[in-house]
Amino acid sequence: MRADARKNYDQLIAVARTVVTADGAGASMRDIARRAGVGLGTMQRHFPTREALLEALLRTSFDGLTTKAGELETSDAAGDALVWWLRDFVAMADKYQGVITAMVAALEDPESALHASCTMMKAAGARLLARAQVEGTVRADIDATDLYALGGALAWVGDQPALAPRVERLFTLIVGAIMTNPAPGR
Amino acid sequence: MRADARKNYDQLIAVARTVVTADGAGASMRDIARRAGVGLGTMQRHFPTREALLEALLRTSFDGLTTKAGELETSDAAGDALVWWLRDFVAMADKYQGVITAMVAALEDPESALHASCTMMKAAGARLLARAQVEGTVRADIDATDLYALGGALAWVGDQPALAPRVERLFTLIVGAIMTNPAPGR
DNA sequence: ACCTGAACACCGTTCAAGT
DNA sequence: ACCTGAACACCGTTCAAGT
Repeated sequence: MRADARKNYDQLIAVARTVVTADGAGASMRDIARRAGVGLGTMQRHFPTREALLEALLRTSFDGLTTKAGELETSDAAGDALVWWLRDFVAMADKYQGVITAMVAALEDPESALHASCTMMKAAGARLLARAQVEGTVRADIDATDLYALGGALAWVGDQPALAPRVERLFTLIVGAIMTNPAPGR
Repeated sequence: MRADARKNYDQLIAVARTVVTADGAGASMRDIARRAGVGLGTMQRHFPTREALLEALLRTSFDGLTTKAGELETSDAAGDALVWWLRDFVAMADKYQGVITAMVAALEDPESALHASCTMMKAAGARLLARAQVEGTVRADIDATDLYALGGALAWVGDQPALAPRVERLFTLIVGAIMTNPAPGR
């Protein structure tokens, strides 16, 4: 990438992080370009779709969660590993309001810039889930899609200002529902 | 209301029901006016906000749920009553994609045209919840906001095409988590 | 190679003009 | 009373013109 292109890219990401934090995943692309002091076409070329921008904003988090899943897979307590990872997943999705809905839609759309990352997240969750089910700490009648749906539902709760304070409580409640032998007060 | 105004109103509602069913709560107001063969100003006066239109579309369902809550309050099995009502609440919110998010936001915004209905829904849920807790079939450490959040989370799942088939399963799972003595296979 | 910004087809809201 | 539609300030996308 040419030096000026690199500068524009970095500036767009920095501004987008601020604007998307404030306005959510539906933030105005035009506004981001304007605030970044960049032409509309430049924005469009660096990030052809809204999903491409969100992917860039979340890439570090995606990579972190993938790495973490790999580490947790070698840990002993499979049930705890799943719970820890799921909590991080929800926290990641709650970084930007409305991003969880885009992530779920991307699962079904191979053309989406978020598709690869979201499929990886689902696969990582599936591996941790399977291990916990073999261990016997998590119910056998749950699959990776159910897990994604539950994580997504909790992230949605976190997106609503009126409900966000309840996320941690409801996380505990729902985790308790998928464990066969929930530790009291987990 | 004058006869021509009434005709326009009814036509707008009929068209809106079709368009919002297809496009969700974010459907184009302009498009609805156009398809209804009505001027933009007419649309605006009958439904000054998007919430006003959604409220009109859902009024029958709101009234039905309020009535149902009243009836269920006099039934014997308080736990079952709560579960049945919550299932209907989720089904209602899933009639139009995205409406649950508008409903939750309206709880916090007294100016919203949805505020009164949503507050009534919450109050109805709160009464059924309290009865079930007195009966002892539902955990005591849950309040009406938690119930609304759980119902909303399930409605959000129902809004996502990729996850909608799981709503019934996850409803059962989550209901199990709030019951102190869940009947097997409820 | 990369950038800019005008042009286009949308959107919701407001309001002057009509019947 | 009620309706219409032009005007306005937005939006995302496309693309011709510049450096």
